[in-house]
Formats: sequence, C-alpha cells, structure tokens
Amino acid sequence: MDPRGELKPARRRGLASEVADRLREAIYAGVYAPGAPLREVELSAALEVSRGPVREALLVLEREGLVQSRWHRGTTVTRLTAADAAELHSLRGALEELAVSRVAGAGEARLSPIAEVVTRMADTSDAHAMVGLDIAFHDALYAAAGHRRLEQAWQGIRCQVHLFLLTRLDAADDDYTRHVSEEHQELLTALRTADTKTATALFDRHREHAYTLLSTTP
Amino acid sequence: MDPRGELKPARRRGLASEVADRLREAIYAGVYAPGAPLREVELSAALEVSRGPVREALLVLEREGLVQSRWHRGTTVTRLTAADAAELHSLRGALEELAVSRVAGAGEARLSPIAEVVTRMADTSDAHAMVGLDIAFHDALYAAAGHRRLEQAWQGIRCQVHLFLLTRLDAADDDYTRHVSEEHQELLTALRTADTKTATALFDRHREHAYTLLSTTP
DNA sequence: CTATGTCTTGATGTTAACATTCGGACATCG
DNA sequence: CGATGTCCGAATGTTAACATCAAGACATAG
Repeated sequence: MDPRGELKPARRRGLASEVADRLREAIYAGVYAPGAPLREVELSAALEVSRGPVREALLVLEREGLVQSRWHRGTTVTRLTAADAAELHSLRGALEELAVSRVAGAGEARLSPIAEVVTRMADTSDAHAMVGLDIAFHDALYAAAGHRRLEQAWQGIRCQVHLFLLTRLDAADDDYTRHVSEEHQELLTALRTADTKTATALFDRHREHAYTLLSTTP
Repeated sequence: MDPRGELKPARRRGLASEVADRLREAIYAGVYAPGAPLREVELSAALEVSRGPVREALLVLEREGLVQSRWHRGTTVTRLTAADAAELHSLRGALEELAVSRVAGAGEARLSPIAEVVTRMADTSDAHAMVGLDIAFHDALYAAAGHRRLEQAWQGIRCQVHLFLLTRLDAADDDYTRHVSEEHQELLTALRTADTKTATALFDRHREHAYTLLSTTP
C-alpha cells in the first residue's frame, strides 16, 4: 500500500511541449532545412493551435540551439558551421568527462538503461534511426550520472549534435552506420569494467573519431 | 567610412527581457525568498505589463534555474539544497576548466575586460555589490573564451551560483568580502602569465575554497 | 471519526484581436 | 543614374477575454 519509488509523479504537459516535439521532429526530418524561416502563423495554422503555444515552443527550441530568433525578424533553423561543430565538440568533451567519471564502475542497476540502448542498436540498420539511438545512448549516460544540471547542460547542445549528425550523414557515410553499434558496445563495457581514466580516454577517442570523420568529409 | 568591428549590431529587446531583468534583481534583493510563489497576475499588475511577456520572462528564469514551474501549479523561486550546491560546484568545475584553458595566455586585448572587473573590485565594500562583481569576473572569463555555447552553459547555472552566494552571505561572512578582491587579482595574473595547468589549478582552489566555506557555515 | 465526493476559488493555459516593427518597392530629387 | 525619402505589406510583439485545471473547504455517507 506504499509503493514509494515505484511510481513516478504523473506529469501533464501543455500544448507548448507538444508543439516543440513536433517541430523538433520536423526539423530532424528535413521538413525545415537549416536557414529556413519558421513563421508563427504558418505553424499555428498547420498545428491547429494558437500562436501562444507556438511562441513558447520556439523559445524552447531556441534554448536547445535548434533555431535562432531575432527581435521582430522571426526565427530560422540554425545553420551549423564548422566553427559551431568545433564548439559542440569541445563543450561536449568537458561535459562527458564529468558524466563518465560519475558513471564508470556504477552498479548494473544504473547501467542497464544504457545497455538497453546498445541492445536496440544491434538490430537497426536505418541510418536515421541509428543516429537517434546514438543520441539516446548519451542521453542514458547523462541520466545515469544523476546530475540534473549536467543533464540540462547536455540538453543545451544535444539537439544540435543530433542535427549535425543527420545533416552530415544524409544518404552517405555508411562507414558510420556500420561501426557505431560495436563502438558503443565497447563504451558500455568500459563503463562496466574499467576505471574512470580508461573509460574517459575511450569516450574521448569515440568523439574524436566521429568529429574528424564528419568534419572533413563534406 | 567603414568602421568594421568598432560598432556592435544594435539590438532591440522586448518587454519580456525587461521583465526578466526586473524579476532577477527582485529575487537577488530578497523580495521573493526561495520557495515563494511568483503569480503571473500579480507580476503583470506590478510591472504594468500583460501576462504574455511575464510568462516569457518566467520561462527565461526557469532556464536559468532561478525558478521552477509545474503545469497548472505556478512557479516558485528555486530553493537551493546542499545537493544543488554540490551539482553547481562540480559542473562549474568542468566548464571553467575549459574556459581557463582557452583564455590562459591570451593577449591583453581579450583580458582587459576581466582586468576592469578586478579594478572595480578594489573600491567596493558592499557585500551585495561584491558578489555581483564576483559573478561579473567569471562572466568576463567565459566571454573571453570566445565560445558561445560554453557561455550559454555557464548562463544556465550562473544565476543559481549568484543566488547561492547571496543567500549564504546574508549579513555575515565578511571573511569572504575581504579576500575576494585579492583572490581574483591572483586569478587574473595567473591568466596573464602562467600556463594553462597552473591557472586551472588556481581556479580549482578558488572555487573549492568558496564552496567549502559556504557549504559548512550555515 | 474517517473517507469519499462535490464545489468553490484562484490561479494558469489558450485564444483571437490589436499594435508595432522591419524590410523592400516605389517614387522623388539631386 | 545614384541616393534619399516615403509608403506598404507581412511578419512579430502585446493585450485582454475566455477556457481549463488543481488544491482546499465543505458536506455527506459509511
């Protein structure tokens, strides 16, 4: 009669989060290409919602770095330059080092959500879905760190990383798609067995690999 | 006839940012204590603005971690626990290491904004103002790093750090107020002369000092 | 006396109309 | 012909009214 901890508090979300989700997916799907304008009236008409929730959703996406808005000049989908990629890479390095140091050697109870993502990676061939799982893996890592603010900092760049991966992988580079699965498998075993030092080194190499691969290609 | 770089692009801000600034100051001033509710109608009446901009401002403050809102349950000023302080401390360590590594040894042109803050510290005795300058010093550091996303990540915790300092220093601990000025002076000289390693070590000690001082006191 | 159900109240969430602003097209003047 | 000035349209910013929701007071049944 006292299921403490078994039930998460029930949250009800408003229209704004709903709209934000739809827009995020649309941007990932390429409906709105980088640089394309996101007009409030258009979106509110398409989503059958008033402009209020749309504005709130755009604020959320701006915080996530997916769009950029200027005063009275509308919002457009972020265009990621090489300099942006470098910023994402270096900041992610700092964040992930902290995350790995807190997760490495943790009990299986905390690692199992990460393991589950790796499992799902095994039977996935679609590049688009694979990128989603790649991000999901790191989401699970940050979640396992048990550090709310670290997680929020990651959420501040995670969508940009996602978008960057998608745009650089568009119908190309199946070199990535083939190796990601096993590479993350290695990362997981490093988290399970190795100490912090070797684990962070492996994560470093992982990011470096992806970064150089995707930054030099186009 | 071509003053490139001398003039920054003129930005015009809306009511929402104005409201956000006022609310931030009000929270710092203690008008709204931690845990106190921030009612939209109240605020819009007091600020003579409609609820739209107020809602936007509250979203901004929520992103900064100063307030927390739940669906249909209103927003309250964040109450910082010991665990929160630990989170702020560790995340700040990760961010500031990256920032210092990018700023250490930089030219005087980039360091001068930081130096100016240190100068202003010298002739300041008011504790409230000193805390503001403390934060301003680190703002300048992150700005000098020339890393937009790093700066944004800092902005995600900077207001909480500010609030934490203020609430723990309330009419006490002039041990802090006396030493901050010279301590930051040392940090600046470290940025100027020393290499990355010693500079980061000094910044580490600086944060550690403040953290242990303020976490054990109350 | 406890537990359930209803109601009221005071807030937030949503909407649609109004006001303001930016950028470009057009006309005008040197 | 080039530069300046004016106007217009289309978008965003703001407002106030409407709809919805959650928490507590109260009444009621067991």
